[in-house]
Amino acid sequence: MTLIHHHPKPDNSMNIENAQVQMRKGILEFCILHIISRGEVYASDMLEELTSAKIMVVEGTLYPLLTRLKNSGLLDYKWVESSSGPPRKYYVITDTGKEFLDGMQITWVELSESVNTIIHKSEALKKTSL
Amino acid sequence: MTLIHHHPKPDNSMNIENAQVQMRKGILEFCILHIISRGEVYASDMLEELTSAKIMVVEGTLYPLLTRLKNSGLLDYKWVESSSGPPRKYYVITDTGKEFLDGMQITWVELSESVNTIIHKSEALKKTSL
DNA sequence: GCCGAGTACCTTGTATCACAAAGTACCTTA
DNA sequence: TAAGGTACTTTGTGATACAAGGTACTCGGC
Repeated sequence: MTLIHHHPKPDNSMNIENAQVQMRKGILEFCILHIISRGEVYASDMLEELTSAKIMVVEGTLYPLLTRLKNSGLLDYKWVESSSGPPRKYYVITDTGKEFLDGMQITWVELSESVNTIIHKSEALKKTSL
Repeated sequence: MTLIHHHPKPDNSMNIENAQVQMRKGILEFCILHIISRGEVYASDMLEELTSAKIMVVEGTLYPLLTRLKNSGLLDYKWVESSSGPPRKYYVITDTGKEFLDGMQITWVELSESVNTIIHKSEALKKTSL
């Protein structure tokens, strides 16, 4: 038998909050595109809808994401004056964005089916072992 | 009306492959814990199961992930000699790992429900506008 | 006019992570 | 002892969520 040496732990601690953050990654992009695909909205509208769907997002996440999507040609926007504050950026989805969204939708459906395959296999085994 | 200046684009291009990678993030961790929760397995077993569930993973992703989970106390492993090659690390889930997995399962279910809420609202609107 | 409160958008720095690619180590067979 | 296969590891890169702090516009009270 080979002798194996254990390294001292470099302390990469792991918590459920971080796991949640990681799970959300990439999915936010998908949700944002979906919301904008329905019609013109500005950032606060999106935050409200995401919050009501229990997907937590903060400004520091949303604004850079919108900028990335715009710079990639998936979104466009126009400035609209507001009667109660500074002007707002109203976003719309582009044709490229629609195609991209369709691709992400397929990815999402396949991914959730794959995960459910894994989960259900575990549940089947639990039942077998009873 | 305020004058707004557009910055030159810093070219953060975006493609569907990368979007898929981002969507998978964090979910891999969940799937790995699920697979290991069923009983002792080593890395190649996991790769096989993930591949058959159409979740693509490569060694460079899996091994560091296993190390993180081990260092966080969610997994443990033992070396087992193989009759056809070098010894293998067989992983098992710890009690802490089981608790963590339960939390991730809740997170997954809530997340997929949230995403489906967003998607279905879009679909409902599409029908309305017909 | 000016100031505070509210709204909206932006930026910087940090930690985390998937992946590619290259490397190390072990075992069997010939 | 050399070749080929298996298994695990490491390094470097690019992407990204988030916290925290910042800029800019509007309105109402004084």
